Amino acid sequence: MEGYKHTELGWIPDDWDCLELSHITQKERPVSYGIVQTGLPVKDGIKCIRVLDIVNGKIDDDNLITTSHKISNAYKRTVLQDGDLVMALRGKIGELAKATKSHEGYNLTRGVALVAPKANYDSEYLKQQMSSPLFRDYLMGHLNGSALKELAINVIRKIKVPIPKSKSEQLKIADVLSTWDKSIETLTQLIAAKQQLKKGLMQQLLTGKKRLPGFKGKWEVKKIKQLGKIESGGTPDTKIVEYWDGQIDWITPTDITGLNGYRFIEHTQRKITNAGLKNSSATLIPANSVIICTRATIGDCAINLKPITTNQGFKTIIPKDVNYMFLYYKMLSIKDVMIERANGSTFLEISKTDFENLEVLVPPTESEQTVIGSFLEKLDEEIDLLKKQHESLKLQKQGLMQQLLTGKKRVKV
DNA sequence: GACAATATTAGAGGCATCCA
DNA sequence: TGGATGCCTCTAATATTGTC
Repeated sequence: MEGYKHTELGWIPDDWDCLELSHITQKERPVSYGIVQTGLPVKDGIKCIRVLDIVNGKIDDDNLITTSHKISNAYKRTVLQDGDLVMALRGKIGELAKATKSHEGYNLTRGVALVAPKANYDSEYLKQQMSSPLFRDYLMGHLNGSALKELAINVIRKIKVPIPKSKSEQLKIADVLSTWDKSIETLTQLIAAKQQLKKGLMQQLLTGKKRLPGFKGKWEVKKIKQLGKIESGGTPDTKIVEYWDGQIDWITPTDITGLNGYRFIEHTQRKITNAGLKNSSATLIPANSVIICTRATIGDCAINLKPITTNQGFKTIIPKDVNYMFLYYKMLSIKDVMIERANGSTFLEISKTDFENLEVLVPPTESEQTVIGSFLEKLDEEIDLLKKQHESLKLQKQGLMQQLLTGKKRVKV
């Protein structure tokens, strides 16, 4: 390949280097982890950064703790300066953030490492390089520890990084990738704003405070049991293998939390057989019912797209003269009420009696319910679309990283 | 329907050992 | 001998069904 040379990281441009991280970082401030022992906060002490303070590529300044400082060489060399990178060695392993001027003088705790680039290496380029899937895969393949998975500092120091000799090329690559980051961040904020808007509209539309055009008449107070047939679920005997791994989907709270707010459920992790269904309290629920978690993660809901069963942590409403989409949003909106009514010492659970006697306000006509349900569903569809775009942008950025950070695709400087 | 625990994960603390 | 660091321990938070 003309213009390229072969290194242990593969082919890189002739005017790039393949360097150990220890050669990219300052000699007097080598890659090291913090030794600050947090203990009780010290008034007017030194602020220090823990793993949990590294959030979404930034240092979260809100909950930083303060501690007294030790005067030692180890302490001194992890005192933060503008442009330094900090990386989690435990927990969110590999999570990175760039320190700004406001973090100067802060220190690090035991689970966080300092990466301080030399003047001729750009820290934003290095941050992008260290966030790349290749880099992360390498880290995950080199974890130490048994009780607690952790990165050894020497592993990080010895990682080889492809880097342009020209700082302006580093800056340009970092600039291109940061632009993508900004687009992703903008979309994240847009999704959050849309979700907030939906929350506000739900409060208004589902209580009758705001009416959609063309609807009148007083909303009625109804008990949940008046809105449909309430079914409970059950677990077939787990010791009898014939009851399991059949064709019938069987919902547990994990399946619902795994939907991440998506409305519909079609497949579940665990399945039961006809014999399992017959010999347990599980019941087969018809499609388009509203399934509500009444235990542990109380109030989480979903609509089943096909006949399905649940364990006993759910109550299902098979709607009668009520629009199922309206009912779904209505149930979501009373999550807090359900939690309030729940009992239990180890974890909360709302009983069937309490659940079916909960009172809710409903519009007088099914057509108004349908319009409200469709309106909110449309909002959710818009959010779904934004989430898809968000995922797609992230994938595109990963592809670009692969090209730009290996020199396969060059930028014009 | 009422009631009870456990597994997993994340992260802070700190001991033991190595080495300059 | 004291600083550096690897790694173990402990705690807190979180997530989950199963049994009587």
